[in-house]
Amino acid sequence: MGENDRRKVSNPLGLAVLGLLAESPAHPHAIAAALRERGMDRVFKLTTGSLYDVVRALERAGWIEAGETVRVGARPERTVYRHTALGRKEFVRWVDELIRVPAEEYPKFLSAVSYLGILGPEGAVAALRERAGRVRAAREETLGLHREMLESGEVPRLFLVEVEYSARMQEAELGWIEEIVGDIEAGRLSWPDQVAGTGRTVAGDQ
Amino acid sequence: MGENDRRKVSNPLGLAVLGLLAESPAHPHAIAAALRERGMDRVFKLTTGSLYDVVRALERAGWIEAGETVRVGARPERTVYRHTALGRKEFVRWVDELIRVPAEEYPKFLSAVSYLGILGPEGAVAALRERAGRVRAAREETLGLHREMLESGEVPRLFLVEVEYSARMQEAELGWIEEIVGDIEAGRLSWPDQVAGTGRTVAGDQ
DNA sequence: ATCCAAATACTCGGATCCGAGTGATTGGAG
DNA sequence: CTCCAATCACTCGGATCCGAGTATTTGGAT
Repeated sequence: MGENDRRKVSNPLGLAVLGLLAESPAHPHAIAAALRERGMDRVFKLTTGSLYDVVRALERAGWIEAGETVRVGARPERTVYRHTALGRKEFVRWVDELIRVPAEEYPKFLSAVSYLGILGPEGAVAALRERAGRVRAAREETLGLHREMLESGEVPRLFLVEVEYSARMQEAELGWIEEIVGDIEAGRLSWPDQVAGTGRTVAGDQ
Repeated sequence: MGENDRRKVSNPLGLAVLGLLAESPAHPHAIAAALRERGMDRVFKLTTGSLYDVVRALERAGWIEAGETVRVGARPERTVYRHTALGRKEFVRWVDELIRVPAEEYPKFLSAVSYLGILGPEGAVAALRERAGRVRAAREETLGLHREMLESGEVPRLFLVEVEYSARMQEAELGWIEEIVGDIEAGRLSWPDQVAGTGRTVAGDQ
């Protein structure tokens, strides 16, 4: 997909799987459960369908391998996977590359902001205010979780850096929103006519 | 895909198409050309394949409609699309919603940061430094474009807010990276043993 | 002892995405 | 006048994604 995608497995979920299998072998369902328990599903989009696809892809690539397929009781058998030496190496490579070279991403908010004009000054302010509220709430939650984890003493800070990053980005967004709302309300961001829809064009001159 | 995706057309590229057709009718190829010219391909992931799919989806949804299919010379005929009344209404709705309610997104960097530990202190610092360099360059470019556009007097600031937002987020990321690098180098972010791979485990005691 | 909700473990097929191809046409160099 | 590169305009099929469904089993309340 991205242009840097001659990589064998592209779905980031693969990274999570690799990360987990590096600790100990597991079968897909157990992987999903563990990831959810650790709140990794805030970082990776985790759906059952994709999980099984990704696991298969990792196996094809030789980064993990199937061990025995165990059957407990008469439930569907579970195929237990473990990471390979290659898998562990590629895991590190992958993380390294994702950090070194920024991927172009296309956040939905960015696309919407590109058309902010169409909401008109009041509409824009209203929508931005609502978003700000929601982002603030989300940030509160993020921060709460972070403090809780840290204070429990169970989780070293190193394993929480991604939470710190998230919070930071949320704060930046919040800051920007507040600023732009301020600009709009103070009339520092002029609204060309023609724009701003809902039918009633702002009726300029000529 | 996201859970708020009972929406008829989900690909944000549809927003761009709607935005363009709101100005004047056009055929897909022209739409692509126009979007690229305006640098919208930094905001929307634009590929020919998806474009034609999205246009078809928008038509199915009744947000745009095909007009005449014109043939200039003997080239493949071009199907010219124009927006419908419904389309214009939905466009506004869509922008409004994208702004009001933050979509959960899964930036690749975030997933990588979750496993920063595995690079070891020096590896992490090196990778983060390289990223910082690249992000700084990208930000420089973003900012340059912004100034250029503004000073040309052709484009009102309202149409550049998304560039300002982008730059802001890049700065936030940069800030966070610098801070974390500082923390690592000052030893303020301790590295539990066991972590940090490449085979040579940091050889603790016992 | 019985029943239902939750957990276990996955499969399947539709929807979407997207890059690589296809083939015609125009512009301009020589 | 001829030829090639660039542009025009799109199609196609493989890869991926993902939610809804399937089927079993355990645990606990009644």
